[in-house]
Amino acid sequence: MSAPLTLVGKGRHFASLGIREVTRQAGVVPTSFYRHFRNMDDLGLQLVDELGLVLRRMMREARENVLQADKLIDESVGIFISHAQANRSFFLFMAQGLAGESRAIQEGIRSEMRYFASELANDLRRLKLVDHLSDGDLEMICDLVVRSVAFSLTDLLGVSADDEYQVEQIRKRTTRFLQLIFVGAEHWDNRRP
Amino acid sequence: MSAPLTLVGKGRHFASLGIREVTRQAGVVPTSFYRHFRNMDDLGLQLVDELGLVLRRMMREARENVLQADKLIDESVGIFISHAQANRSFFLFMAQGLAGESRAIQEGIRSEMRYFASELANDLRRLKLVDHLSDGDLEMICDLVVRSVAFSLTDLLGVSADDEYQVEQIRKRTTRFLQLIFVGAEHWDNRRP
DNA sequence: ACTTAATGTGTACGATTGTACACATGTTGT
DNA sequence: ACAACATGTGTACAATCGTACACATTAAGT
Repeated sequence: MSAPLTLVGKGRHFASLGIREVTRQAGVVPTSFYRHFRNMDDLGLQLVDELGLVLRRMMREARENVLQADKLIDESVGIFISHAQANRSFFLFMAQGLAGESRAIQEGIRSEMRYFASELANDLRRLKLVDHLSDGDLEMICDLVVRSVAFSLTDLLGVSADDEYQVEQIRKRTTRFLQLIFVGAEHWDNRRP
Repeated sequence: MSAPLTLVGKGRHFASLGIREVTRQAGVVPTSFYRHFRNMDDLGLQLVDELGLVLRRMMREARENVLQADKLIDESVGIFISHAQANRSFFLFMAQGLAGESRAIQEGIRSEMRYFASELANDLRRLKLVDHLSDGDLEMICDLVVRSVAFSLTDLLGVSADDEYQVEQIRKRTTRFLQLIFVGAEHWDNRRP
């Protein structure tokens, strides 16, 4: 399963990978592929499942490290960036899959993102940071947060991991996005019809 | 050039298309491909250029139709959705290209988005809606707006164009995203260090 | 220890791929 | 009308593709 990720990490698009290519990278004969996966879509779906684990690990680390609320955004963005770099190929796969050609993979990734957003909503509730928001509004806001971060992901994956200047720019920009969203959230409810 | 778009519209990913496939769709013999494009990447780049035209048409229509500032968001989202549906394949190509395998295409699409964001910033300035914001902050905010809309695009392209209920949900959600961002923008500058 | 299941190998085949080359057809400018 | 050019065609070939099948090896359960 790491073979397709390696190839994706080298710049290939998952949709353009073939069975032979993957098995070659895995150092295995093509027909062995069918011992584990029915086809490339099936492989992709299993990768989505593993992606879920990666995201959960990231969430856990964020929860452990974010102690004071005032550093919440900075810390979270930092953790996100370091995980994105440590699992570069996984996140590349995720970014590709969002507009990929398999509807099932697309839906799988989208579902992981929804889960992530709902967990974020729980955490914010728990930290008593959003008492003035309805559940629906909070969910909407967390969705926007997750989307913004996911989009920053594509920025991040576009630059070399050791180009510290660019990474820092992306970190700052993402942080400002989230600050802006939370400023909006603070002043939100008086705006509802 | 419409052949690859047709294929993308049928659910294929641009990165997985081959020369023969494209020429077959175009009703032309494979070797004719080389009369127009050096390779698939070249084709993709030319599509990005045409995508620019589509986006500019959309901007123009938005500028003509948005008369009162209070309807700005609703109108713009509406225009965006109708254009996205009228040029479904083009926008699918755009969504795919953002995480595609050609760095050049990626950068091309990103550049179109930056241009779009900067035009939006100009318009907001012209409408005197953002006098309290610095240029840098305004640019950041417009960037976030464009990204959010672009992400909604992937939602929109995932549902059938005549599933009116789903489309309406996406329209409402996108509108709320933008409202939230603008609420944040209104209360922004006191937050700067 | 012996059976059973899981996984990898080797060979094979027809379909499809990218691309080279020579040739045909249509279009444009003079 | 005729040359120059743009575009499409036909043929060809080696490389690669997905996948079927029979067989070998390793791991697990009894």
